[in-house]
Amino acid sequence: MANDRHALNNPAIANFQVGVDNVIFSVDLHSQKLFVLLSKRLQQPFQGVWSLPGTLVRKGESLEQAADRILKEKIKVNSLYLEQLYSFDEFACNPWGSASQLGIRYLSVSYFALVRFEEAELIAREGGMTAWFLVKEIPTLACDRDRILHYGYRRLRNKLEYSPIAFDVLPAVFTLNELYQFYGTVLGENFADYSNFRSRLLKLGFLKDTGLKSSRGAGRPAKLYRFDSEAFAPLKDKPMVFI
Amino acid sequence: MANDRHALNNPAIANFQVGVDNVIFSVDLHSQKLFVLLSKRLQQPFQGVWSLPGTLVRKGESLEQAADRILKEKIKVNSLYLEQLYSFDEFACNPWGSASQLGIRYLSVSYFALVRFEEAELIAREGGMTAWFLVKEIPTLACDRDRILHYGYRRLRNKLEYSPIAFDVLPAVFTLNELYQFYGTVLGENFADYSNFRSRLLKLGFLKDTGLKSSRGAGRPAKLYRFDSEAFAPLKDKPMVFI
DNA sequence: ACAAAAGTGTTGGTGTTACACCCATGG
DNA sequence: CCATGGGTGTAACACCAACACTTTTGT
Repeated sequence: MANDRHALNNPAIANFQVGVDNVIFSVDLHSQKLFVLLSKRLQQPFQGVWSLPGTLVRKGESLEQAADRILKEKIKVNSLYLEQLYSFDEFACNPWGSASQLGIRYLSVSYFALVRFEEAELIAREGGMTAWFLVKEIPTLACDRDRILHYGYRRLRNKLEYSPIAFDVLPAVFTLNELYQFYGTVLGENFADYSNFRSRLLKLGFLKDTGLKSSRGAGRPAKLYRFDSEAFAPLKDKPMVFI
Repeated sequence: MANDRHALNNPAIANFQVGVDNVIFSVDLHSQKLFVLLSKRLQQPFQGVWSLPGTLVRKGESLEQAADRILKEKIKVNSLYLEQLYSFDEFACNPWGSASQLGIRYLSVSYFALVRFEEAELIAREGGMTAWFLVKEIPTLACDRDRILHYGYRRLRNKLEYSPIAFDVLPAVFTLNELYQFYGTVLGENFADYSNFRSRLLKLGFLKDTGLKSSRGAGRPAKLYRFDSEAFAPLKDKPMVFI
């Protein structure tokens, strides 16, 4: 084999196992809290320590498939947004066993997800060792995963400001107040005036009045809107701010 | 070994070689052209076809170190900006020999670089098979690398609009016209009026007049400015537009 | 003096902010 | 009829695009 120098037995070229780590966010509109999904490690190293849901990539499986698999192992959810975050080479810390003792390095490709909270059902398997944590109250994570989490949090806030990922996890119809709550929960309470938020969003033209109303006790019932992806399409890639 | 199931001989876990591919941009202020660095492949597959400068990651070497190594193999440059772009899992195409025949997958982590054109000196090694190409006139690249290049080009334009990477590759002192040319070359000629560009940049307050002047033949000599990173620091992370 | 290049000013329009106000409903 | 939440309007201000204009140099 002419190219053996590039193959496994070449001492110069590193061999890797590639892991996927998910930073999964969710917004609870009811309590107006932002959560991130953590799971407790079942094996050494860092057994019993909270960490990001992750896995090693299997044969025949793409990175995104691996991210999706680990997500579906932890929660049952249909509405979600998923994108790649960053790749970290982890010299110090391979969370998946003894491979490093065999000279195999570990690379963590992180993914960022946003899921619908009301619909997300935690899967109880593995002794319920998966739970939502308030983003403001994260414990110290195994294997320096805090760094990845913060990177994901920053991405979430940025994404929210210039792309329509909120509509991937909001219900099909929603009130402008719910949308406002959503943004406020992620970006902080004083990110914008409600009235200005309304006019800006409506002027963009991709929120359609469904004619339906939603009443919650006293007060004037709110119009229900839906996200019109066709009306949004031409705005794609355009710089746009929802702030 | 208790964790053998996670080790190399586990049939379920994929083994990878990780490659780094660089999208290296440079702006020639003189000709007002945007270039990208390509190198001709010296080995099979795709021998003789233009591609992005890349390498396999070696043992003991971080991803960024690998990106930096391959960059320094091709050009000699001091002033540059480098950041990770994206990770692509390449099922179909491993450009580094026969590893895939051994069941080893290939993952490409791409990096994005911007270098100072005037200073960048192509290294003639390997029969001069490295050259600057006009971004507008890219040949078809080996192994679907065009996708990576376009992704990098998009990133370049975005970065330029909201972060000060231009100052990493401009000379220490420069005229506002040179800065304007730089932006115009990357973003397209009609990205903004010169006069408005001036006032916006100067109002931001991180360009300091050095008191020096630069004259190029006829015409009023231009003030030379420098980028004041201390004055910029408080603006970091703040949304900011240079457009 | 004139052309060339740098730098300044003006003006109309648009977007943003911080409010005050009006509308629809339940109790 | 009033408390509650939804929805609209507006005055002050900041910002921006487009363009005309002035200043400083070389020849």
